[in-house]
Amino acid sequence: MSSSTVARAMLLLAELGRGERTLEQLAAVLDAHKSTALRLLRPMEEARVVQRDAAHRYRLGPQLFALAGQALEQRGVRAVAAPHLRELNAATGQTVHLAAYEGGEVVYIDKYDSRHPVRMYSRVGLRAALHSAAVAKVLLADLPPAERRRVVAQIEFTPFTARTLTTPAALLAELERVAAQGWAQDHAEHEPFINCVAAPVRDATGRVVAAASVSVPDVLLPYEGVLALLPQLLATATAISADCGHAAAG
Amino acid sequence: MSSSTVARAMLLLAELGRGERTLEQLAAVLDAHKSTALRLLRPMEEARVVQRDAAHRYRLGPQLFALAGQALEQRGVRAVAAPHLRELNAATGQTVHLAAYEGGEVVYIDKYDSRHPVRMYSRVGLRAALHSAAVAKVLLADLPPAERRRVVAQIEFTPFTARTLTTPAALLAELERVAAQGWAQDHAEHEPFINCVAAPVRDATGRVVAAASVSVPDVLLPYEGVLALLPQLLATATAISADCGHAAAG
DNA sequence: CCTCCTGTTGCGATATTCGCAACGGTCGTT
DNA sequence: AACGACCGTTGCGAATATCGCAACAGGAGG
Repeated sequence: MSSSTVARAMLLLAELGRGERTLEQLAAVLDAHKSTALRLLRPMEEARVVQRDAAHRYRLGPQLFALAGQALEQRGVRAVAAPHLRELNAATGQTVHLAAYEGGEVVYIDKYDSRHPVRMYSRVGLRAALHSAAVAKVLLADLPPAERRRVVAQIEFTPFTARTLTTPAALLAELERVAAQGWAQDHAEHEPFINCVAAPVRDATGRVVAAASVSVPDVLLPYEGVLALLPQLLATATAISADCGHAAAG
Repeated sequence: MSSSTVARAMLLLAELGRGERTLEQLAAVLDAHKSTALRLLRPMEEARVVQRDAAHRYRLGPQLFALAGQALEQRGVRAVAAPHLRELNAATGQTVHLAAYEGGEVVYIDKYDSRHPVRMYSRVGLRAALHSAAVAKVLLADLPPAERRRVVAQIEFTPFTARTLTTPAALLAELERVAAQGWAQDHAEHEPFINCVAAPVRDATGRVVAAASVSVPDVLLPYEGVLALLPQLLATATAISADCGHAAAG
């Protein structure tokens, strides 16, 4: 019993995320008449969530920037972490991510690109793979056991590479290890030639509220070199935690 | 004859932009029953455009990050300009903006914050004031005369400061000046103690596709000092234009 | 243990939406 | 310059999804 009209509108937004579209193309996506698509788009255009150029082609509008900005500001950790992550990015020159666990998924909420011209397929707002991403391991490792098992049970263990963990048991064991050692790695488990390390950010209650990570392609720095970045990463995560009110471990 | 359902959904998004809300609060915004708000929110939650925490409080969701990211990528200029703006930001240490004219309004499509801890009220996705922002002057100055007059005629000349231009005639004269000299300034016309300079970015056809600006609070650097940044700004804008395929002026 | 509060569901009345078909504007072609 | 094709836009009944209501469920707090 939910509004199918709004659902269709969301479909249109997703489609426009793939590029500019004409009214007819959008109508085709809905499998509906052009006039239907037009009537759905009009309020979104008025809200500046979508926009149309002179040639009547639709695209995503500037209100999305504003909403996304507000959404990010509502994620308190992000603002606190920003200067530290920027510094880590500057010091290592590598790609730095910040991710959070929200409603059963792990979402990237900030990203600082590598200085080197390497493409990494990640984007703020995308979900991380729960069984391979280092940030996901860090965040899952802190969940209460019951929820952890529940989440792990629902994962599809897509084998991205030869090293990807492919069973719930293997992942649960890995999470134990991560919880014990206080950091996680992704040793070419998601993409063949990319290694990551991640560390937890804790708030005043001690709960892990986010995970920071460094991701490095093999060609830039081999696996052992990435592990050598751990001290810097842990220092960064500790500093962020401190700014979040987390008392240093005692 | 447009969908009022979608319009209501947009209202909810705007409200959530102001902070987390409970279902009842959102229903109050619509002046509708709780169940109505619930049915509107459900598809948006499924699309991850909104999200709810354990306490059933709604907030903006991560899909907005993804959509905004895609929307920005669709703005070609932004990617091209990014490295140059980053460099200008590093060189001057001041706040750098990139704005574009889209459908009758001037929208910030990128921002690089000042190194100094000064708050500037601007955000990617927000509209610039057409009669005071330096970027707006640059962009309006390049419009065909007819559209320029039409847009100027619709401006509400809110007098933000004592120096704000308050008549269409004054703005049109200013735009002539801007077009002639190839750059624009905002000499405390929007906020009392902030000065800006802006320069046009042109594509291969010579049209102005964006405007880059530097904004500086008086306490950091007085007016004359901001004007002294002009050569760097113009060089940056020229470099971006070149990357956009604009042949250097001959 | 009970109560209160917030969110959730089922169900008719009704207002909104949908598809259709005709209109109008723009662009490219002959 | 006139024509034709194409795309977006509008008005109108039929149909359908939406709305408000009221009762239910499930925690949180006393």
